[in-house]
Amino acid sequence: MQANNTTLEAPPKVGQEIQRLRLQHNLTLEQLASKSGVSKSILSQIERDRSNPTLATIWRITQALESPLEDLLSEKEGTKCFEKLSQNATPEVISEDSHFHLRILGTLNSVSTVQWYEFTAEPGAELASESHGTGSLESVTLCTGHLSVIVGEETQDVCTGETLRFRTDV
Amino acid sequence: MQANNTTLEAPPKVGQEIQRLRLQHNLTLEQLASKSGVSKSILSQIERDRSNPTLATIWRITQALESPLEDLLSEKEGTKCFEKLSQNATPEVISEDSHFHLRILGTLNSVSTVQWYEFTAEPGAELASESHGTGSLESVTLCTGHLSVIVGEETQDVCTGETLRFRTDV
DNA sequence: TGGACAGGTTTATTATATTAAACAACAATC
DNA sequence: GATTGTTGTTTAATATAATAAACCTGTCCA
Repeated sequence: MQANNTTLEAPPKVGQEIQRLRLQHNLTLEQLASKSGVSKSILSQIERDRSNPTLATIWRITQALESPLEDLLSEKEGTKCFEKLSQNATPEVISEDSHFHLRILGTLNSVSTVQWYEFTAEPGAELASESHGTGSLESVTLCTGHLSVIVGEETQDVCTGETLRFRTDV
Repeated sequence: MQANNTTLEAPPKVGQEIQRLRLQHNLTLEQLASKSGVSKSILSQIERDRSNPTLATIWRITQALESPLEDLLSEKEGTKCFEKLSQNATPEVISEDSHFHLRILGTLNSVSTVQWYEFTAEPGAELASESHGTGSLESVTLCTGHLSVIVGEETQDVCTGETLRFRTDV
């Protein structure tokens, strides 16, 4: 029997994406197999879309690749080829006590819900910020130094090179 | 064989969520079956976690329920407040000539489709990369130095502090 | 040359996801 | 109370996803 719904379904092709992620992690098929618990033969077939992976299989793969499953099914859009922002065009925000510098590096036009910044702070300084908006998520990658983030009641410490994500709607 | 990785995997249990969505739409198993093209028998088993759906099956179900697949998996990551990646957990990719270091800093779970990296290169080095995937967009923010990016036929120079975006599907 | 190895593919087998049809539970109507 | 219709479950058959092992490449090195 065939589906009678209106939308002609396009089965998702995740093979290329999985292979891309695996190569980015510098993993061989065997390594990913042993790390994820999925046999390398089926990994090979999935990467070339010759197999229709099970949810559990996809789950184990994405777990091993530390990649959220949603990435595999996202549609993407883009038009322009280049878009450059010069340095003096990037606005710089400085707190009144000049303990913090925040350079707005840019926003993604196509994925308008993403922004990123370069943030520098003097040692020992503190910054309090209220909620950004419902459902927003903040992600901090620390290049050097040490940082403490307090969200609601919880506290997290971040060291050099670590990445912390937290919700900012609380 | 069993996975030897650190994270003890928790297979996703989407059955209850699917049933909730189906009832929310006032659909019977047969109706959802004909709308999604998935047999009602397997729907029944999936809803009670007696079967391990295939990616194509999950896809058709979510399409019929007009629910993005992310919603099915949102409960596991969406409720957490913090999520930290330690430095040694961030994979580092080094080119064979060791002129380039690429640290995968992370991907955004809820927003997805976004990844960011720390990238360092030796002076004068060259790197050729093929297309990442259709419609993908790359954005480079240069901290120090000078960089030339060649996409297809076009070339762009970037200086310290500038940000360049370009499509990588060409 | 010739292995010996690493990384990926293919093959034979087993496990299981999927299907259609039969079944059970339960209502409503006569 | 039997009858029909509706809804969810189960069963038998089939398709296919997953596994382990064999099979191809190449590359490296003695």
